[in-house]
Amino acid sequence: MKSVDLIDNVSVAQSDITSQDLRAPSCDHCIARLTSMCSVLEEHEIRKLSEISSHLTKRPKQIIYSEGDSADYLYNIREGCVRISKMLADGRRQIIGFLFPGDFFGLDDQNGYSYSAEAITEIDLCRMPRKKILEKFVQIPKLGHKVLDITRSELQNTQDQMLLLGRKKAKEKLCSFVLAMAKKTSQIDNIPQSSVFLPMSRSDIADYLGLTIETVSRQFTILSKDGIISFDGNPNVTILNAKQMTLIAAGG
Amino acid sequence: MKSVDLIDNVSVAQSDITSQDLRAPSCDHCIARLTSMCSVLEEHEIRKLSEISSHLTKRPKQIIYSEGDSADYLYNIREGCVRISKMLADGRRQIIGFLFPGDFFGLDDQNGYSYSAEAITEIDLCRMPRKKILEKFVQIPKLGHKVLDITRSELQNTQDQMLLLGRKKAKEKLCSFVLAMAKKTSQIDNIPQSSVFLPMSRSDIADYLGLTIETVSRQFTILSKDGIISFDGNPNVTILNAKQMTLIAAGG
DNA sequence: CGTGCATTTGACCACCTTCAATAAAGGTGG
DNA sequence: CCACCTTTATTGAAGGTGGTCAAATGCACG
Repeated sequence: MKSVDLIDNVSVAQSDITSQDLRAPSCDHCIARLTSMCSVLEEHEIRKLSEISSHLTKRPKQIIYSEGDSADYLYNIREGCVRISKMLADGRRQIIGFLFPGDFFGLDDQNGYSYSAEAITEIDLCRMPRKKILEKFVQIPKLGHKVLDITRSELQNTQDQMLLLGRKKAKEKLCSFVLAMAKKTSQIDNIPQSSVFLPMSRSDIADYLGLTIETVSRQFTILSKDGIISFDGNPNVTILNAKQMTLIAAGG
Repeated sequence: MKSVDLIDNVSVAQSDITSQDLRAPSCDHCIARLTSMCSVLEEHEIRKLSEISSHLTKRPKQIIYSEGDSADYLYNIREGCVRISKMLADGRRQIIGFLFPGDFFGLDDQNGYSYSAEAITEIDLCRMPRKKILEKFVQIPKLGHKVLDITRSELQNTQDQMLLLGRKKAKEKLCSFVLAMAKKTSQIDNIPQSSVFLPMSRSDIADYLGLTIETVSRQFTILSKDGIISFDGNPNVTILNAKQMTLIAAGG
C-alpha cells in the first residue's frame, strides 16, 4: 500500500552522523530561522532547542515517514520542498500540501502521523522529538503561541483548499495553484513574483488539485496559448498576465 | 454577494439582554462544558471566563457573522448546529464544516473572519471578545494548549475532507458524511449510533461534499434501495449496514 | 385546501477522466 | 558523448460521472 523507497538509506544515515557534529552551529546559518516557529525565540532559547534537535537530509522521492507511523518527531524544513499526502486503499492519492523552508510538519498525537511526508527536492531537515517539543511549549509559552498561530494559519489555507477542491473548475484550480506557489516561494528566495518555481511533478499537481495529470497538462497548455503564462525553462513558469490569472483563480 | 438575513434581529437583541442576567449561572448548566475548550478549566477559572463571556441565541438561517467581518469575537456552541462556509464571487459555496455543542469557531486574526457562520437549528452561543481570550491563553496556559490541541484536530479533519473532496466518488462522499455525522452527534446526545440526526438541508450537504443537491438526493436513494440506510423519519437517517457503509466510505 | 419551499426523479449534456499514442526529458552504460 | 531505456509530459479520441435544466412529488404552514 505504501510506496517503496527505491533509494537506499545508507547515505542518509551518514548525513545523520555528520549532522550531529554540525548541530551546534547549524542554527546560526539556518535560512529558515526567520520564517519558522524559531523566529520568536531568543538566542539562548534557540540554543536550547538545538540541543534536542538533530539534522538530516533526504534525496528526491525519499520517504520521511508514512501515514500511520508512530508520530515521534516533529520536522522543520531548512531547505528544499516536501509533499504531504493521504491515500485511499486503492491508491488514489490526495496531496495535502507542498512545504518549503520554514514550514514544519509531523505535529501529530498518539494516533500516529495523519499523512505521509516525502521529499520532492533534496531536503535539509531539523528533527525534534515530539515529547520534548511539547515540554518546550510549556517552558517557552511564546513558542506554543507561535505554533498555535501557524496551525490556525494552516487551517485557513486548508479551508481555502476545500473551496478549491469542492467548487472550482480545472482552469480556476490551476490559476489558484500557480498564484499560491508564487506567493509562497517569493517569501523564500528573491525570485520576482512573476517567475514561479514548480519543483513538483504534474502528477503531484494533479493529486493536489483533485485532477488528472492530463487535465493539468491540457489546462497549462491553454493558459500558455492564452498568453497568461509561459514555460521558458522548466521547472519554472512565468506569469505573464497576473491580473487575469487572479480573476480566473477567484472564479470570476 | 452575502446572503441576506430574512429574519429580523429584534428577538436576538432581546435574547442578548436576557442572557446578561443569566450569565453567571449559565456555565453551571452548560451541556457543552465537558466537551468544549472549557473542559480543562477549574471551577474558578470557568467563573473568570464567564465574566468576559456573553450569551446569545439565533434562529435557523440567521447569520452569526460573514466572511471578512472584523473578527472581534470567539464563539462557543452550547446548543444547536452551525454551518461555516466560504463563497466564490459568483455564489458557488463550499461548506467548511457543521459545528455542534462544544465546538468553537471564529478564532481569526486581524484579517477578519475567514468564513461565514450561520445557524442551522435554533442555537445557543457563548461569545467572548477575541482580545480577552488571547489574554486568557497567557494567563491560563492549559487553555492555550487545549485550543492548540483542538485546532490540530480540526486541521486533521479538514485534511480528511480534502481527501474526500479531491478523490472520492459521490457515493463514497455520502457514506463518509453520514458516518462522520453519526460519530459526531453520538458524542452529544445518546442516540444509538445507527440513528443519525441530519439537521442540515440537502443543499448544505451538497455544498459540504462538493456535489449538487440532485446528486446527493440520487445517491441517498440508491443507498436506501441497496438497504444500507433508511429514511424512517426526517431529518433522521438510520444506518442499516454500517459495515458496508464503512467499506464504501473508505473507497473499497 | 391552496401556496411556497425542499426534495425527488427524469432527460440531456459537459467537463473531466480514461485509454492510448506520441513526444520530450532524464539517467545509465557502453 | 551518444545510444538506449525509463520516466514524465503532451496531445488525441472516446466514455462516464456528475452537472444542468425541467418537471413532479412531498411536506409544512397559513
